[in-house]
Amino acid sequence: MRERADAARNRLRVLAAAERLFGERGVSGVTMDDVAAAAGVGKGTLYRRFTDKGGLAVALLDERERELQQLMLAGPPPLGPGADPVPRLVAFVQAYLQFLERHLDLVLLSETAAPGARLRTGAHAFWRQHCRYLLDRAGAPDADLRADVLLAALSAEQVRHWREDEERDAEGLAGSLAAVVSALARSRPTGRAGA
Amino acid sequence: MRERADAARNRLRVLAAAERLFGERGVSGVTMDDVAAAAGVGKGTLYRRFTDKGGLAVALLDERERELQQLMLAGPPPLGPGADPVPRLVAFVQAYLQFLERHLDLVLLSETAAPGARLRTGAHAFWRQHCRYLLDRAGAPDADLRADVLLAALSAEQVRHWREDEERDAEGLAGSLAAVVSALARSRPTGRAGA
DNA sequence: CGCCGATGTGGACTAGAGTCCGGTTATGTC
DNA sequence: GACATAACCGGACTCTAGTCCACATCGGCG
Repeated sequence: MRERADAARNRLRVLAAAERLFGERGVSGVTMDDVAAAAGVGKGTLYRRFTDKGGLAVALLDERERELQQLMLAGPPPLGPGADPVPRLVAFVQAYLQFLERHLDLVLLSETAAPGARLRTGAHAFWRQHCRYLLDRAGAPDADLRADVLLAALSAEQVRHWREDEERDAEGLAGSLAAVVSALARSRPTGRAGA
Repeated sequence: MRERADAARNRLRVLAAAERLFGERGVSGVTMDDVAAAAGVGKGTLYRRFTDKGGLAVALLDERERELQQLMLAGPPPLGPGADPVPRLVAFVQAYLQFLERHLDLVLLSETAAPGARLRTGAHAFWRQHCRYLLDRAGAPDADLRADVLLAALSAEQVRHWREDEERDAEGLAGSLAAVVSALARSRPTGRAGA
């Protein structure tokens, strides 16, 4: 027995209530009590399933993330297999930016609810693994560290800053980050950099 | 009248108490009430001076940051003026990593207390300005965005992850990030990236 | 079909961040 | 040196995240 029938029912009710409330009032205008009340369950039930508010966000994002992950693993190039590493990375960056565009509030919540949360989600491990692999295949040194650098630039908070505080347009941002990807993927300097 | 004498006295008492308590029990083991009580002031006084817990961290960090900033502006090369842009950037990265090494808890607090806090401190604006200037002088395209990318990689949370979760040694990290700096500073690809 | 242990449930409770406001004290003026 | 006023002070208060545990419910088993 993995999950009791009533537990499954409540889990779905919580998810549905959370999605509705977040949509209605925005992520920050909803308390955990609100979610519990709207779902018709107690707070204990809520916290039993979802570690904290961030965990709720992670659960809501889960399905959407899977779609993107599936495209990365088995979809058409350049996002999916078949393309060269750098174009695939660029495609990933663009796809991930679009993903953020649609779910920024939720991702922000999932990444900032607890300190260090961003680096601990399963989804993050997936993106990192993918970037590592492609950077390595592109011949970049320190592929794993550079994957982290790339993903740090794609953190919800950073992207929110670029898009909202600095009002950069989505395409310019994607283009600039594509150039960053190319720079990070290059295997070694061809000469002296700088002046 | 800029600051009443009693207010100044209390500000110093709060700072001294906070520094002592943070040192004794660690940043997360100290509540704002603790600080207020130890300083012999009420909570209202505390919050009047320092917006929130993060603001307290910012104030404590302030003096140390100024030292580093001074070295960057007027100290000996390669950190100070005189060296070429890329070596100066590399020196900044190393110096900033050492700064984090000593004050990680406080910086972490200052960056995570409020969402978006990291990008809003005065110190951050300074680092960003410096990196922008040097990247631009190195001929990098999108110098301002790339400065943000570099600083995102140097966020307290990311560096903490590398040093503590992944147990990377400080020198290896500095070396790898120096290579990243060089890659970001390069003006343009020398050929096709990838295959 | 009724018992029993495992699992789930709800809501009172704790804790800590941040707000508010009536009272207090410093500082400039005469 | 007394007054007016603006700044400051303190601690009670609110709000929300997250914990805890006595009780209810499920579902396998005899």
